Amino acid sequence: MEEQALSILRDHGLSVTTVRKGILDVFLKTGQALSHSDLEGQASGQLDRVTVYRTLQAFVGKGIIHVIPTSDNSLRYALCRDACVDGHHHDRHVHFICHHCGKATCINQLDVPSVRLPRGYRMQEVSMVVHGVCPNCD
Amino acid sequence: MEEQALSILRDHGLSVTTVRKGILDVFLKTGQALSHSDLEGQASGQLDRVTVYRTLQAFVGKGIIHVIPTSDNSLRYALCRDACVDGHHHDRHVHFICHHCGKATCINQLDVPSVRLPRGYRMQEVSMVVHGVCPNCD
DNA sequence: ATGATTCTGCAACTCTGTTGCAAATTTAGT
DNA sequence: ACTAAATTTGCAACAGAGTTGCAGAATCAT
Repeated sequence: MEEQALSILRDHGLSVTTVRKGILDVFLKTGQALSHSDLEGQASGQLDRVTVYRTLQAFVGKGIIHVIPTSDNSLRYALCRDACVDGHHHDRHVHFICHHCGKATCINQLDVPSVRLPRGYRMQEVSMVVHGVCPNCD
Repeated sequence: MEEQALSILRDHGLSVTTVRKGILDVFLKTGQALSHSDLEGQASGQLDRVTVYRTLQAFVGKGIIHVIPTSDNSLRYALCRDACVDGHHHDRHVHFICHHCGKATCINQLDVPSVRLPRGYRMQEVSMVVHGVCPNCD
């Protein structure tokens, strides 16, 4: 686990620090998509809000995590499955958010179906988010 | 235009006020998906922030407008195309957000493709948002 | 080990969104 | 058209989310 976090940081050209390893560990342990405030609470030892913001930004920029927009206006972040090159994310899977427990999950088995946009539109990223009730809460 | 706003309000059982007609007019005129701050600026005469929030909430609740989540953490709102019953939205179309001009558009011609979730997940709402460059900015 | 670079945490600030309340407006009944 | 009840508005005050600048601490490369 510790090792995994370390190599993720190295592989993406980020310097290895306690905070970054800590935050990555939370992602690795929970396997969930987490909000900013989730992280502030869960990571061992109190984290500075500002540092969390900047760390998440760095991770997104390097393609370590991706952003999941939700209709309740609270962004979630989740580990990228495969190698995401800097800036360009290949996370074309569906995301699920449970109305009951609030947990956000990557449905890795389910890719976002491709759509054909009307003439003139150029597509860069797609996101598909399903809201509903998850297996645990049903 | 004026008439249209008025009948929308009546049809959804909301009392008719200057503010509500004004906000609806902006939606009708622009035909775009607007953020909260778009509205604060655009509506004729200065609007109180709080009133705009409450008006949008009321409209969403009554099915007059729907919410579009974006990955830059700013919700957009857009008129519902058809009759949306209270609370239950039938806006299953794809949304597009331009990275260049920032405008959000409903692609009414394009329905969100249906997906089959893994066993145990119960689906309530789906949203599909495409980020890219729109015809005007290309 | 050391200097250069990067990261962290603090303070202070802005922006976003919410709540309570009194005055103004709208609605419905007569 | 008038009035009472209900709803809406705008203000003030607040809570939370997110940003910026900077000095000290940690990390990296040599």
